[in-house]
Amino acid sequence: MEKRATIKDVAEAAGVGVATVSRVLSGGSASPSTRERVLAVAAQLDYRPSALGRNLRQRRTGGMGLLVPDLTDTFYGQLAEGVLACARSAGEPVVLGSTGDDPEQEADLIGMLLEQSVDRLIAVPSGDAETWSPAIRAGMTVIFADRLPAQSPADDPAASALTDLMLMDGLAAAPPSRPQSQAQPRPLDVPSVLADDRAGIRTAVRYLRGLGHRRIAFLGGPGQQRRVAAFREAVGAPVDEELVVFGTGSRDSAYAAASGLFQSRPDLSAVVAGGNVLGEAAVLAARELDLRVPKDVSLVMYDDVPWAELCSPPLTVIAQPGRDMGYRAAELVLRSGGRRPRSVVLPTELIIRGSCGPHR
Amino acid sequence: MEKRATIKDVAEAAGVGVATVSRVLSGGSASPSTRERVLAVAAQLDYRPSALGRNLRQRRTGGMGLLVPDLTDTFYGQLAEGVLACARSAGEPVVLGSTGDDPEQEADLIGMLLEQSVDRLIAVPSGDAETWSPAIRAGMTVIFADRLPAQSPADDPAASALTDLMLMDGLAAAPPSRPQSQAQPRPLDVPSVLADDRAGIRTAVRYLRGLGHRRIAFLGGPGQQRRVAAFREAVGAPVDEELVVFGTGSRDSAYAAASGLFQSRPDLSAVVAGGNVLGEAAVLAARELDLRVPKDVSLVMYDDVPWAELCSPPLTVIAQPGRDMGYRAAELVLRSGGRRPRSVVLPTELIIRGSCGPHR
DNA sequence: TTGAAAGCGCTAACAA
DNA sequence: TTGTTAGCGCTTTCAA
Repeated sequence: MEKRATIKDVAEAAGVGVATVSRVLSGGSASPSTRERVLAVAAQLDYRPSALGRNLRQRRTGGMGLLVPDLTDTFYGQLAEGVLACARSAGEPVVLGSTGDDPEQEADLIGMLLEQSVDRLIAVPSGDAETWSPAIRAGMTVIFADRLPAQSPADDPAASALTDLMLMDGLAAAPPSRPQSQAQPRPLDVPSVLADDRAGIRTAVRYLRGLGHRRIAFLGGPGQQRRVAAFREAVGAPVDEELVVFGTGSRDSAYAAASGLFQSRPDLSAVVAGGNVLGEAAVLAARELDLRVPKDVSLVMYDDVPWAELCSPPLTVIAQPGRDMGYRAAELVLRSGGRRPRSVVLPTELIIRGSCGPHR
Repeated sequence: MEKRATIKDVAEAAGVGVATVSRVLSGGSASPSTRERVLAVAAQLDYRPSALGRNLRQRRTGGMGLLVPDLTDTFYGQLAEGVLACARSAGEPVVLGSTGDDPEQEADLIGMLLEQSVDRLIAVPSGDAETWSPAIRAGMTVIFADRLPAQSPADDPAASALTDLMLMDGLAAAPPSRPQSQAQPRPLDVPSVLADDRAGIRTAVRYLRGLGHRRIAFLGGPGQQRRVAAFREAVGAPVDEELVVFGTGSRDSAYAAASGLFQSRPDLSAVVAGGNVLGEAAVLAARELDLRVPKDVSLVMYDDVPWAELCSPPLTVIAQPGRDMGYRAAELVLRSGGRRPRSVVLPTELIIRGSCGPHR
């Protein structure tokens, strides 16, 4: 274990001042001869600038934070791969945290990132505006991916419907022109990279409708307000509320929700699962109850994951570009020179395989 | 965006020196009254010590690095979740990198971690001893998870067989008592957290044997030397080398390998896939070639992933505790106060579902 | 038990 | 174009 060379060592060996070394290495101005000499000495000493000194001086850690709910969910794995790919090509470190869809853990992780002075963050948020305000107030550049923080539940239903629609389009919901109540925090003004959930869900519902399905259920998970809203919109009023159920994010709870749904409403003929973990649960629950797919029940799942093709029948899915999402988010957060990046909405695609059939 | 309080602010407000604040906050000695006052002021100012200052002073970044081949591989997702869970409970940051099973990218990421002065690292290695020597020389505490670096290919076959067996048991291969050649780097002396591949593979092969299978193939991926060696050992000499094939880690190459295997050797009756991506490929390739599982071909897959149950038939698997592996590795690397942690081998379990049948 | 002071390695302001 | 210098926020001697 040898000691690493410091900028001072290089400066001495090259017979220049430390500032010159710093300049040369960060592309500042220097005479060609000096530059060459410094570079040679640096290579010779195998000098690598320490991020520690730079970080302290600049009062910020380079790179970015990444917060996802669960890495065993393949979609978040894809998203993370996208972020990492972009960060790697920029040579930037990524500090990762997994929130388990728990706002408290999320808050803890945000605190940890603040302590590290990580000032750029990509997050699939679990908490609400209150959870996120410390990060915002500290001046972090935050980008939400895949979803937006839950609105305050105190929101009145009418306004909430409106907000949901705005959220569906990925517009960072600047408050609609109605009197602001003091009590509830205003929606966060944070850019995001989202899939076009509205179109994705609409396409799926129309497809099922076209197959003759009328009782279509939605199996949702945490943070899927936008997808549910899109679902409600797509099926149109009146919505059969019993057909809209939620799990909490764990596989067990997803299974329980799916199973409960099938048992309480044997008359449903199709279900849209809001994510791959939910789709997994739906397949399992259907099998357990001897419901055949697609004969007894048709299934469309959000997320195209490799195993969707392995199921029999292979699953019809709403594909969203998880990897691209991550990559784009990382690009935005890296290129943002303090300026607020703009939001991005990426397209979804209905991939028809074998899990949907005509209504019997 | 408000400015954060520094230790100096706290010291002034409490009417003490900065050293005292530092001591109190890191549990050093101080009179009860002083301690109380400092704590109160710190809370009052919402003071959070900056990791930046501490890191520079201590010439090391806290937390740990984590290098995995691919986060869309569910097993590595599980492993990462384990690491993150442990790190979170310790309040430590995790810097993540994905290597794509490419030694060059791995080397770049190691360089990045060195630059960040991250001195603790958990890695699923892709490169060999040469790739890893910079990290070791820099004094990083490294722990390998899931597998060990490839031995130098120059290793002579006999010695290599011996080494493989030692590796199989997770013994950090201290060089056997034979003359060291100067040319090849000696095996790394790095602790590891591994699954008991030898037992896992042996159990699977015996199970298949018991079902009457004689032509059993192994479908491997990068870094699976230990599993192949275990396979060779389990089937016993002479090994039909055509039945041992490899993909490079990408899904495409895994599929190509599986498909090639089935086509070139239609006489095989069972295959052991060395990982879930390979198992996925085997299922796909079998289906494409109209081979029915388990009627035409029996399949055992390494890794128990949620979708293994969704396949039809559900896949018989060799389960290894991915999450535990990550957790244990993180514990080891965190508790290692500079001392070299010892290695750990975790048990595997053959979970019999429906993808294996009697030899026709 | 406490405080003063010396840096950790780097960048940026300022002078030359 | 260059070098000198002053910190960034913290921990850790060393004295008091």
